[in-house]
Amino acid sequence: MTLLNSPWICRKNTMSVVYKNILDSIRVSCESCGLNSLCIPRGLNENEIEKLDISITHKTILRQGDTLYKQNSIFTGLYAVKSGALKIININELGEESVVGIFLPGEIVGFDGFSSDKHQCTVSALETSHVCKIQLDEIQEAIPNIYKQLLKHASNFINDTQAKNSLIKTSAEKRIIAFLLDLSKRHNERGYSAFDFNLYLSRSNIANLLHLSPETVSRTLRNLERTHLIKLESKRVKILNMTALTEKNEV
Amino acid sequence: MTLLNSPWICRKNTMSVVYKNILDSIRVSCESCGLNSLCIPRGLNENEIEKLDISITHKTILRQGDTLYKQNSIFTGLYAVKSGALKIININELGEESVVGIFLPGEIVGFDGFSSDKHQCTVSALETSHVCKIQLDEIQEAIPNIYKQLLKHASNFINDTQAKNSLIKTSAEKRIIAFLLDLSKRHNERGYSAFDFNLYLSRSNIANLLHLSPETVSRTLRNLERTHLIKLESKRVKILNMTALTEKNEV
DNA sequence: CGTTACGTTGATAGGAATCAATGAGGGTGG
DNA sequence: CCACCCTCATTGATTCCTATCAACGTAACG
Repeated sequence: MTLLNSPWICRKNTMSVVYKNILDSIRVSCESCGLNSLCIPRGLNENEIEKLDISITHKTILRQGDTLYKQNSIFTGLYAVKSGALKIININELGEESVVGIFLPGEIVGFDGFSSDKHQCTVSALETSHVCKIQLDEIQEAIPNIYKQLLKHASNFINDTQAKNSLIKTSAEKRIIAFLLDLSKRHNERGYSAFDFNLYLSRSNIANLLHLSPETVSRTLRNLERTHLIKLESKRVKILNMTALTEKNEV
Repeated sequence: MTLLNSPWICRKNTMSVVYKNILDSIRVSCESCGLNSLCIPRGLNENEIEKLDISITHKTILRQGDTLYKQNSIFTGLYAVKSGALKIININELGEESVVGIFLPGEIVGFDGFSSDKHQCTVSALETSHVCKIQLDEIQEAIPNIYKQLLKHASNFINDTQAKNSLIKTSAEKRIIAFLLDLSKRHNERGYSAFDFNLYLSRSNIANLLHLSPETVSRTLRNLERTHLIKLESKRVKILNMTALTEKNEV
């Protein structure tokens, strides 16, 4: 309730700049990486982590709008997101764009190209992002365990996708609340605020992701703001009443 | 694949010893398995396949309604479907059942338990089904490559799921046509007829899977029958005009 | 032969898409 | 620095599709 009256100073677009500076200043080995528990190394021993470090190409920086890989391009390896945010889209035969999801730090990008050696989706940066390329060929020799780790990530991804799937049958409001809570949770897991974060996507993109119209997304977000559950300022959202939001999501 | 249409009499509940004996007589090694190209061995060499064979527990028969594993049960390994059909469902906090999908021969079941060591879904047989259990602990030593293979399966599964996801935004008719064409394609890939197959699921289950109401499913299927695109006979469907069906799906 | 679960069909209501118009923000060039 | 354009967001009015409600038919089964 105190949140309601607290002054909300919005510093736009500062996040990515901060990241960039931080990233430049610290050496980003896997061993010292802050995302250690979320990224691949989870489950590997010290020796393996050291080997992994060698097989990863660091310092790949993407600016907003930059493409990590394009649909139908040849699969060359997976990527671990170190900072920023990326979106994954799929373009069908009719040229229609479909937003599949968002990737945040600690998540693995590229599974869409693994089975057929050709990427099924396009991934691009929603803000300045830092990704680590995983050279699978090199790693496989050094760490046989790596595929088990990756399979865990894939498995986890499958579970998440299916959980989100079952949300689609609910109302527009529930889908939007679920989207907000999902972002909130994922931010929180990565050490950022669960109550104040970036939506990254435009209203149209959110609509696309949730299978709604942009107008409905706009109206629903506004309604949530009117009932003091959230506060909006462009793409930035502040959660004012997490309890009520969670309840609405569950009932 | 006679197993699919075998006239075995179904007796509910537990697996009978009789069936185990029958299976002993038709013991199928991975090497000689007709699903060879669809199942795990794809990409493994002869020596590896032999080793794989040892690490797989055969003889698991499920009859209609039997459960392969339950939600929240401990993950013990993956399963490869040898014959039959299974459905995977998820039950949420409110006890609502959500149909996640269908598994057909050659597909791998169990990824939902891999990341957290606890199954996130319940899998049960839609008809008499034969599954091979994959003992991961044993295999890992013999075949380091196995996780790469499994990751390919998982990756493939992710692609399929996302493709299906993007269908959800379309009309009821398109969703149902997509469902029919998906089953048709998968049947065809497994050597069965692309034009005459079993829906396996009840109208309610189809509705649930496609996020529709049972009434809408019924009506839409009837409309497709009225326009002579398909022919229905209980759960069995015949595709009369594949071209028109495919066109309707694409436009 | 009744019971039960499932499937079909019709009537109605409601929620989201669509259509339409305006408003806000961001970049560009004069 | 401001006018202009362009994209995105918002808001309202209307339409349309699907869910829901309701009733009846049908098949399986004890």
